[in-house]
Amino acid sequence: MTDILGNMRRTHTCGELRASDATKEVILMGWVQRRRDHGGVIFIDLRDKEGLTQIVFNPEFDVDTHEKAQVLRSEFVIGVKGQVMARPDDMINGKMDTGAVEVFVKELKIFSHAQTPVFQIEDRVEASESIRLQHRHLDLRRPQLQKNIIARHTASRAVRDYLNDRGFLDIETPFLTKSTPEGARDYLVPSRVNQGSFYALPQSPQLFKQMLMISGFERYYQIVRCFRDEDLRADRQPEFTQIDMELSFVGEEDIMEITEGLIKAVFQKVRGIDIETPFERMTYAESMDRFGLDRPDLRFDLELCDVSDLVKDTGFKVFASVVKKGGMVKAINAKGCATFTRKEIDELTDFAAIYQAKGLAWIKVKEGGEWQSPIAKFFTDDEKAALAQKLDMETGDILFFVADSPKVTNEALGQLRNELARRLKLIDPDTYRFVWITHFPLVEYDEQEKRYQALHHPFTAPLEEDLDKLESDPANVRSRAYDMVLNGTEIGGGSIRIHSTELQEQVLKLLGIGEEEAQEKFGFLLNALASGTPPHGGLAFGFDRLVMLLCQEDSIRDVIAFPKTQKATCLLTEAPSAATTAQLQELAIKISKIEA
RNA sequence: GGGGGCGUAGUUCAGUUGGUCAGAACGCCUGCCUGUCACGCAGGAGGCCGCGAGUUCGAGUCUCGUCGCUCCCGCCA
Repeated sequence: MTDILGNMRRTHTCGELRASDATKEVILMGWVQRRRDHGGVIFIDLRDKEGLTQIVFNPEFDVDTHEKAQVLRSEFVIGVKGQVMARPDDMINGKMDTGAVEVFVKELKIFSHAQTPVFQIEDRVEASESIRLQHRHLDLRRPQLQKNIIARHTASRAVRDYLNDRGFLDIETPFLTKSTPEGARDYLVPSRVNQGSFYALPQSPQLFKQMLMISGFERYYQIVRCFRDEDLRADRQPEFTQIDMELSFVGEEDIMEITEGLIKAVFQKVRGIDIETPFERMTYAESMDRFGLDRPDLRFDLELCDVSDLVKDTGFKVFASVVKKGGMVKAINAKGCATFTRKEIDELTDFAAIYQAKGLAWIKVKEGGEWQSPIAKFFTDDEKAALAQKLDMETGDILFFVADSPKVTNEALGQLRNELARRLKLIDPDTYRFVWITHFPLVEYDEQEKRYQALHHPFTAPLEEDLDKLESDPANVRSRAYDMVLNGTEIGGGSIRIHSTELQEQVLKLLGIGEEEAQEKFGFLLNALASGTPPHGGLAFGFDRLVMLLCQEDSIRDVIAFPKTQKATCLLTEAPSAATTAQLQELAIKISKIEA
């Protein structure tokens, strides 16, 4: 049997040779990064996933090999045997890890020729997303993406090591399963042997992991693919990966402690960064009040201030009427930013409008505390003094106000807070600020459907001291749900679950899910609950998002080997694609064109 | 479902009020070159200006439609 490798086997990677390796005979294998042909001597940068090494073809060293190297071009795959040479001091390349050496080649094997790549395999070459995804195999050769995919593996391994060491069991749950109640749109899979019936791909293994607790496994985890048929974003793919966990006989603090340790281990292993634990805790109510969002970025201040009380009777009707209708007026003081131009203020107004804010009122504080503002004339001196005190208004400040429903005011001003921080460069990209957000509302009233909806999911336990409000005042029942937030991004969330059948039935009733519907959709869980259920709870991390933050990338596509486009297609495989008539017949499915 | 950005050479882009506007850089090919490392020098090839209509004497440029990539709102933990 002949074999192109022959007896050639790699002795070193392209990233590891140093001056101390000089005179060694080595065998390297990899891709031709770049060829510099000087006529007499040819330099090649050889690349593998570990790095680059300069190899030299010199006719004085080996005339036949030099001749053979003439044909080498970008992305050819070769193996070379040669001698490591220390470079003279004036030829050391300080920009390369291996820059102190080079390998003089005496034997060359060309494993593969390669077409000229459509884009160069370098981090600094920015090809369009479309080109990158069509040629993902080339894109993935770029050092940055290799680093990301390796970091993803390192993170995954750190998670498994940590959880395995703590008695967690990795248990697989079905992909072909049943539609989960509430939540996102399902991906459906038609059944051939049960024509007309469909499986749903799991949005999360929620029900199964609770079943596993009921079965007595006590500690479960899975790094598991989940599916949601919703529109995509930079941080949302239709299939994505969760670190899914569930524990029995625990409360919130136990889960927080163990997952803080998990995140600490991941940051240690992937980035060598020591994260301080325990993390800060903040209630949902406090987060909304101070930051307007349930995922506050704590790397900077710029806190929101509720001035509804001070302006409820003011002559500025926009403010007064909003407060009278149950809305709120909040403000941000951008200290020292009275230098903002009209154009900048207009841009910020447009920014707030994205989040439904109908306007963005502003006040610049001039020398002597004088207000420059389109709304200054509506306020009495007393009102001005009260606002100035409450908002700590000093010369050189600019204040931004949003007046609307609590939902819009908080969202718009909370987002504006983040935008101001970006513009003012208040964010240190190397800082990691974690916070737990706790006591989320159990339910939220859905104006469109005229009913309460679970904020987290229907199996989340209400806070014990709020149980009496379950019927009388459901909107103010707090839950035992918690989110882990990192730098303004939710990276994980979970809750203590309901483990009593009675309470579960009560909550389902509140959500308007009738007994029949409940039985049909997840009767199996309700039955199981009645069979002896331990107190339990859990949490799921968005693994892609976590790795994205670890890699300091802006899109999860850059930490997923084969991501989908915004239209949920795969440019590499051209999925999804039409099914054959025969396939459709087997499934008893007819395609009807849906009119727009 | 809605709003914004982009689409011109293999790649990234420039292209003014519609009239030398078919351009640059990198890449590629050929030749020269024994110390480069984003090598250098000389020469060369390479274009359905996403696609389709329309306006016009004339469209890369204006209008409409359509397709694709992307950011965001809605939606979605």
